Amino acid sequence: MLTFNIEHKDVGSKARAGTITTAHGTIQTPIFMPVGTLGTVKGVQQRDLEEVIKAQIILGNTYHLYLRPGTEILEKAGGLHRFNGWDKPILTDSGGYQVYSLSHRRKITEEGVTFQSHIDGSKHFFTPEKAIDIQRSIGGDIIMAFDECTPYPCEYNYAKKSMGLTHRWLKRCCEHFDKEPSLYGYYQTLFPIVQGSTYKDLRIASAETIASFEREANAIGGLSVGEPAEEMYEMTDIVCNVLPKDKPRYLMGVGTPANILECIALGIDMFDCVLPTRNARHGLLYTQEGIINIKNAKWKEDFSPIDPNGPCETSRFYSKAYLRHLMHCKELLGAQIASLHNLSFYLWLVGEARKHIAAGDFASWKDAMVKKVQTRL
RNA sequence: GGGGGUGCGCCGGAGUUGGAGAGCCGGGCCAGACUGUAAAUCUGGUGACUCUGUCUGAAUAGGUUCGAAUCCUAUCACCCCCA
Repeated sequence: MLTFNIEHKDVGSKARAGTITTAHGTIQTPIFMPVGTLGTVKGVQQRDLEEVIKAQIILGNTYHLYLRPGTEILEKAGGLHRFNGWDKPILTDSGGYQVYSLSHRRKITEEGVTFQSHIDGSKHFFTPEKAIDIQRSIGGDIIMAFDECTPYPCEYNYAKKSMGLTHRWLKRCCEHFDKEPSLYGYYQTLFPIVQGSTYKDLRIASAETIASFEREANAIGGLSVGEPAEEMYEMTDIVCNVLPKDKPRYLMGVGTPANILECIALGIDMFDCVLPTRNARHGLLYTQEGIINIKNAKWKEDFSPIDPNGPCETSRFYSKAYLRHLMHCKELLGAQIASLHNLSFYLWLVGEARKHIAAGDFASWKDAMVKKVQTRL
């Protein structure tokens, strides 16, 4: 089983710090989980994830891993942990996000979703049951229910209808999951997902329904899809007030450093986002001093370290001018250094948040930090 | 030394066979975007100015013409061939 142990509660906010124990080890919360869609956190090898970035859990994606390498290879390998050499916890998304991001090449029915592959155009039918089967094959410690992540903006009637579908799919996911055993002899757990777009009544109704399934943790989806940050915080707050306090809460796809800090204050324990890695590849770096676009001309002759006081040895070693040069030449090492840097920053940030929750001064630290991480250098 | 050819914007290419060019495609450069990854991607800008517009502009200087990037002359630069 999954255990969640809350060790500290903040004084001035709803933040909490604790541990989640899975089949592949214990995670300290609040935590940021690097995204590794295809079984790789882009540009970072597993050893660096562990030793430099100090990641505790990474993501994989059902849709992408099903298309390539496919479940047959994954099962022959003995699951994703064995396949990619990451022996710590893994969480897999169900393909629900692709219902949103690939909306122009999929068709939704009550039974499931037909995707037209972005690779070769072939058609693939995903049902809640199939999403569970694939995630059994991948073997993530935490697997997600198959849902529809709605777009923003989203009409009320569509949001309500979609939420109902996500709830019915959740029932099917749970029934199938509880019936079908793990393939590799270790425990997996299924997280349900709250939907309801940006409508308060729908979010409350969805959170109540999701909580009634009494799974070991709960996730919040359908946010950070283009809505204003204030709206995201409002929905997160409303949902956190309904979801049980003694179970982990996972806010899917969030977010910027500021988003993460604000949502920790609302009671979120787990986050994932592609921003630190994607932005790294595109030259946007999060540092102790603020945000920098390393490709900008102003860093051309700046030979000071990327992040002189940062947590990452690599970003203290290489200079801004050198990284800028690498990015301009599209050298692979540039993307690697930048990814290592941004992920180190994210993991450092949630680590600091944990410390300040334990110290009871999270709220005031958070307010100062939010200003800092939004500064543009 | 003789003959032939080619010259435009940061670079390369296309194109202009006397009739509307601050104009096309790449690249570079300068910015911006990116939130459960169709993303080492995408978008915009890249002569000047007093900037909803105006001016200058086809190697340089002249000339012919109603009109010249296009034709003529000279000069300069580069390329090719002959000696």
